[in-house]
Amino acid sequence: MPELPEVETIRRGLSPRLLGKGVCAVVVRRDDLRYRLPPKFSQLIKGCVFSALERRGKYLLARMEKGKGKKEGEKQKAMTMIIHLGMTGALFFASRRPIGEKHEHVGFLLPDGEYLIFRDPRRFGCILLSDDAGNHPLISAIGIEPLSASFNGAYLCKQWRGKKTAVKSALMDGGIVAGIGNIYAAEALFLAGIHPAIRAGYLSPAQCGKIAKAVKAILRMALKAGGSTIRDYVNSDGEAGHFQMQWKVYERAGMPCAKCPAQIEAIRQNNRTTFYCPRCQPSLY
DNA sequence: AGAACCACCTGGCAGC
DNA sequence: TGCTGCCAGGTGGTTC
Repeated sequence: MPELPEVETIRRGLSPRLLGKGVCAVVVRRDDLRYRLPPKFSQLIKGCVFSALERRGKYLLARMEKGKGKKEGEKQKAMTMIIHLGMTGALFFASRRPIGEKHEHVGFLLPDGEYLIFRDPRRFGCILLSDDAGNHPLISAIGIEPLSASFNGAYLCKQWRGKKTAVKSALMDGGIVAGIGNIYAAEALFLAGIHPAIRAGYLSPAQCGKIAKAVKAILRMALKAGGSTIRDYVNSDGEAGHFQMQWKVYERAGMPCAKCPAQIEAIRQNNRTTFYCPRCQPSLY
């Protein structure tokens, strides 16, 4: 599910209601997520205060500080919860009810009696703990943020030099650029007018520039719409996103292109469906 | 070394 | 109605 715009929407929704609050109790109903929850997870988190909530790619990084040190000079223990939502994960507040509905695996009880709930039907998501999240192998391997200034055509050109992979797969390579998944890769390539099957290494600097610009534009539009909802995705208040209303190619196979009379087509690339307009995104051949 | 493939897991839907 | 097969927002590990 959640690509960068969805995760960032969740982060923005959680932050004002979470930061500065302590965890009164932790309820774990299932610990076998993509990775098993750390041992003693509940004890480690209970009593911690959420002091920062950041995002790297599709990961949420929740900085947790142990409550005020009881003993003078005692080292303040701090750690980071590394949260990934996988395909179907959600992180939201449940007011006036405890955790307990289907696929709600972890709940954090907050001082006001509200639960922050991690729900994930497919359990492709995970919650990990790290004392040094920046150097955690899952985090340190993430490429640059697509909305940062350093993400531009020159960067893509350099990263993609010699690459034979299709540009659409290359855009989804999180080690190069973070947070772009199947939906936004397809939408960005449509906006850039680039066929998804063109080998990344064949693209000209101008084409790489177009793609970088399109990626930023698509992500900004999606953020404004609160992300895309297919089935499961909801923000921290349990509400759906709206960007699916603005999809130009994704899940639109057989439908007319928004810009020309052609029909949107679907192909398989690396076992994922890719949608594109054969006329607006001409292949090289 | 790089690229393609598979597994992980559940639910929903189409087709028989 | 119920079974089977396929598909779905991701990505780390395996295989080629």
